[in-house]
Amino acid sequence: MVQKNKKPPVTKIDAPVPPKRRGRPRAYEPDVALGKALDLFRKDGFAATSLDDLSAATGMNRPSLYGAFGDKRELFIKSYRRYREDARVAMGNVFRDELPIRKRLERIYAVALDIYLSGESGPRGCFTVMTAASEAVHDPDIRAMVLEGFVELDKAFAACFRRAKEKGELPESADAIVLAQLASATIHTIAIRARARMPRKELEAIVNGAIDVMVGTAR
Amino acid sequence: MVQKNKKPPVTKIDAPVPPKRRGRPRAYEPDVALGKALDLFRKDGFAATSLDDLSAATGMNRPSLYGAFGDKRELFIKSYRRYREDARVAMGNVFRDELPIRKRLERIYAVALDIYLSGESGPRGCFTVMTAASEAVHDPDIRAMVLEGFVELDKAFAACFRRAKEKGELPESADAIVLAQLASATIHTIAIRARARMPRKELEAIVNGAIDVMVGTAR
DNA sequence: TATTTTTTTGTACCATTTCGCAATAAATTC
DNA sequence: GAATTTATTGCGAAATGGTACAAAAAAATA
Repeated sequence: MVQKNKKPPVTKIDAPVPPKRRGRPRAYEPDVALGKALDLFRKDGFAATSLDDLSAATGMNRPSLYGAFGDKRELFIKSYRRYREDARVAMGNVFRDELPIRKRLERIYAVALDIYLSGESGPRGCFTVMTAASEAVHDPDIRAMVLEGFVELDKAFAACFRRAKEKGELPESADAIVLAQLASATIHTIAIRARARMPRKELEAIVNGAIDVMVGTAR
Repeated sequence: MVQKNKKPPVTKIDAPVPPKRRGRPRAYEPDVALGKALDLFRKDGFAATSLDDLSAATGMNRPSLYGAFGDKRELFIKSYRRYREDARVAMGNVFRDELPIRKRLERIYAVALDIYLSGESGPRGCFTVMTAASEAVHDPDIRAMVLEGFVELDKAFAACFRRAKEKGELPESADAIVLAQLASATIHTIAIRARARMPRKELEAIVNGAIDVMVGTAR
């Protein structure tokens, strides 16, 4: 529904080039299976998601799951990595587009809201904020990923604001770092509030208010 | 350490007045038991906290737990309510104190950081943001409490900013609602980042930057 | 003082779920 | 057919949420 962009790839760019694996062929596609696992973890969190749930959702039985992705924790980490990659792809373009700063921020938050509000049974918020951060206290590896996620977002926003200053859209006195942290904070607050089913309209109002403060009311 | 205010109540105002309960006396104090349960839920979340863990932490065996607080979900809700009450007490005074707006915000965030960074085995963040919001998708009652929590915080901040405008500390053009949402967003971002063990110094830097943007750089 | 009532505790249990794995069967290439 | 890779079944030990039931401790009553 969304990927109608780009010219229709007549020939798939990176055709899987089936390398003639030996042995019984897999009955699942690891990528889609991981996607299903991610959906579950996003919805229920780590502890409340059982291997049986994951097995049912992916269509793989437990031993296959285990063989393909390792134990539950590894599967969780791989799901989280996948989430981050997806998010990077979704937001990357918007972050790079050379739009006026206000427009750019609006687009970024719109994409974020799309991610946070998606979900069959209610909005799921942000994996980093909701689920991964919970595990972060106990698991150093996850904690490192989460921290890195925060830094990555801060940096991306900071680059936006620096660019805006260069283009004269922001006064020289503006502090790109501080603005970036505010922009991240706004991402975080809408992620959490989305999870509590705050309506999109209200979330957008918060976003608009924040943008006003960050780049000025002038449109 | 904090409640040295009010004259020392020579006679305890509401002395428990042991009302001669019949039957075998309780071997626990419900209040402290609930506190222990809250600690566990804050640390591990709902699903990862077992009744055995709760039983061990509170010193009550499972049937007693059940009799005193109901099933696990009820205990969770009561723990969350308790958390909110505690937080209200801790922050309420600071919110009400008639300090200059900057000082007031600094104090508020300092108290918040104290709450978020506490915990024997690592900082636990904010119950509302971390744990309760996770359950909010599935549980309408918890969701209502969480949403109410957001609103309550927004309102408290908004009152601060309105007061500051009245006192001429902020320009008439300042939008108290928008500023309040930014202030809440800052609370949320430090709550999450604390959970990922971001050092207090960095969190304070974020807070200071946010305050600068909200009330101006002038000290 | 002895007995009854009331309330809580402690032990034990149950049905279910959970994670992980071993053993075996199936499908494919060499 | 042999080798290799995956799928399926099903086991098992532990943990989970919840509860039944008797023993214990106190007040109320006789």
